[in-house]
Amino acid sequence: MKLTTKGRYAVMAMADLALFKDRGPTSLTDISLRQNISVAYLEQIFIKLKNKNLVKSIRGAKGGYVLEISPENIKISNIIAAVDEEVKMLNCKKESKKGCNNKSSKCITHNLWDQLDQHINSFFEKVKLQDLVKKNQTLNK
Amino acid sequence: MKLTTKGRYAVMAMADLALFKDRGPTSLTDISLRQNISVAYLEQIFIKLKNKNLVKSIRGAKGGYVLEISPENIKISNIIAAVDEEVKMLNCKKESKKGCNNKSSKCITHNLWDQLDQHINSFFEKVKLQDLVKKNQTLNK
DNA sequence: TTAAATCATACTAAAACAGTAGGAATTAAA
DNA sequence: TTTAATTCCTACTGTTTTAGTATGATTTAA
Repeated sequence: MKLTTKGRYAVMAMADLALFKDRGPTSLTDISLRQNISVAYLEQIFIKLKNKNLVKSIRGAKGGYVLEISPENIKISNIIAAVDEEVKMLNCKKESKKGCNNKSSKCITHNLWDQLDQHINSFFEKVKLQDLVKKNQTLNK
Repeated sequence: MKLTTKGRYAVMAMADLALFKDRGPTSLTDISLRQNISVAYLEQIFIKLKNKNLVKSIRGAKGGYVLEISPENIKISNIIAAVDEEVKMLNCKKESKKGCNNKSSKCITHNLWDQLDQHINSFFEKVKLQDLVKKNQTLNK
């Protein structure tokens, strides 16, 4: 599976954006200070988030980023997918003719990894950005 | 999360062992041929499986490995845990005083990763080695 | 005695990870 | 109009992890 700091930071940053969305555009500097992530690294992440239309950028001084979609409509899976390639355990080649391991049939554990993929993905599908923000309302205000 | 070829191969190898358990000790050479994994790599994996008492070794010619526990009592989580360190998404430091990110409180996404950990682990807890073998009874016999 | 097996440890090429670095373009405010 | 704050863009890089190999020793059935 692919779930690295980039995915984690992306979710943190999006949550930060959601928390402070009423104050206008949030700069990466602000997020950097609050979430302890370097601005340069955040830049990389936000380019991807922007490409997937999760955020909108406002350039120049007093600029920053704002959410394109409201927090209750952003799934965590959307965020992860935007920065990491995919959430996928299965390694078996998807060749049309041959099965896993260059054998004729699926490998013994093929279904297992397949189900795990679904299991993890369904978790990320269910949780919305809004869910993270609600839980932290008492903090960070 | 940590789930690499070692974890996957370990599950495959254990499933192989379960499938052929009635034929006496299974050598790594046999597993290697059937599952397409090098013997040298399997050796590394089986040392760990043995240390966790999931398998028992029989040395010398006609030797090999046998399951220490019956397949219906071996959880996939046991196998993964034996070869990979842990199934864990959370990166936040477990320091007693400070929270995540050297901030005073838990990071916004702390609970999310915590829940994901539980979600994945519970999946691996529920599936037994026997479940994999049953599904493949018609193949590989 | 030999061949088949596990046991043990060290080594390594390649890829992924987690960022840095440097500069260009844009824009609000002084 | 200048400056500072910001996004945008692309290349680079040290470190760690991954996914094994390599080598040799030990054990044991035939």
